[in-house]
Amino acid sequence: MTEIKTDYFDPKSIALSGQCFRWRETEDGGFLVPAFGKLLTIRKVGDKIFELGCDSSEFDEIWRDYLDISGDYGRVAKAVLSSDDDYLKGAFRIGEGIRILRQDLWETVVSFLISQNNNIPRIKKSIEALCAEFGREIGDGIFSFPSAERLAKNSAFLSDRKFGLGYRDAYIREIAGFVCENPGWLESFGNTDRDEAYTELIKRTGIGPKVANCICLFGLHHIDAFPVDTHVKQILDAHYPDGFDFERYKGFAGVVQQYMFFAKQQGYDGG
DNA sequence: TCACAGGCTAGAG
DNA sequence: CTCTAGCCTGTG
Repeated sequence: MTEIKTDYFDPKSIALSGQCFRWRETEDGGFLVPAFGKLLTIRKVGDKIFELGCDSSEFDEIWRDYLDISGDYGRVAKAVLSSDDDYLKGAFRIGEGIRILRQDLWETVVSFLISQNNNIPRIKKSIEALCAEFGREIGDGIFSFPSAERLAKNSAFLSDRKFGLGYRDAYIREIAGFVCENPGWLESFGNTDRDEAYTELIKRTGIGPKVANCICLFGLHHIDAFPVDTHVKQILDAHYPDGFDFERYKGFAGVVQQYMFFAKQQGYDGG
C-alpha cells in the first residue's frame, strides 16, 4: 500500500470525466483502475488522502505518472479563479478533482476511435468486450487492453455483434494492421509536439479532428489540446458567443476543456 | 417512428 | 475550398 496526500484529485470525477472508459467503482466507494497491464486500487481514507494498492516503487514507476500526480493543477486553478470568466469558474468548482491521465497511447487511439458518434455506455461495452476477448486477465474479471498484434491477428472477428463497433470495426482493423506494419510509429510520438502529432494522427482513416485532439490530450498529454465535441460546441456557442479566448489558457486549455465538459455532464449550465 | 449519442469519410458543388 | 448524406447500434 502507498498513501498519498494530494489536492485537485478526485477519482470519481476522473472516472466520469470521459477521458477513460475502464475505471470501475467498487461497492466501498473505491476504484479499480486498469492500465499498462496492471491493476490499481484507489481508496479515499481521509481529507485529501488516498490509499493506493501498490508499493512505493510501483507507484514511482507507473502510477505517479499515470495519475499525473506531479502535474501542477494549482497553477491551472489560480489562472481560472483569477479570471473574470464566471462560467469557467463555476465549472472549475465542480470539476476541480480532475487530472489529465497519462494513458497508454495505443489504448487511447482505439478507445477514441470507438467513441466517435457514440455514447458512453456503448463505448464502455465495446472496450470491455474487446478486453475480455483479446486481453489477458489481470484481476478478478478485469482484463488488460489487447495489443495491436492481437487485434490485427483477430481482425476478422471485430465485426462480431458482441463488440458493438458498427462501422468503426474497419477503422480499428486498419489502425491495428498499420501499427503492426509500422513498428515505431506509436513510439515516434514521443518526439513530436502537438501540431506534429495531430498532423500525423489525422492521416489515419477514422481519426478526424476531434479524435486526434482527444488522443493528443489523453494519450500524449499535450494538455494544450482542446477537443471540440458536440457538448463542448454547445458550451462554446452558449457561453462564448464572441469566441473562446484560447490564448488566455494557453498551455493548459485541455484541462479547462475537461472542467467544462465534466461540469455540463453534472448538469451545470452556468448558474 | 425518430432523434441522437464525445465524428468521419467520401463525394458533390 | 465548404457542405452534408450516410453510417452501426442502443436507448428514450
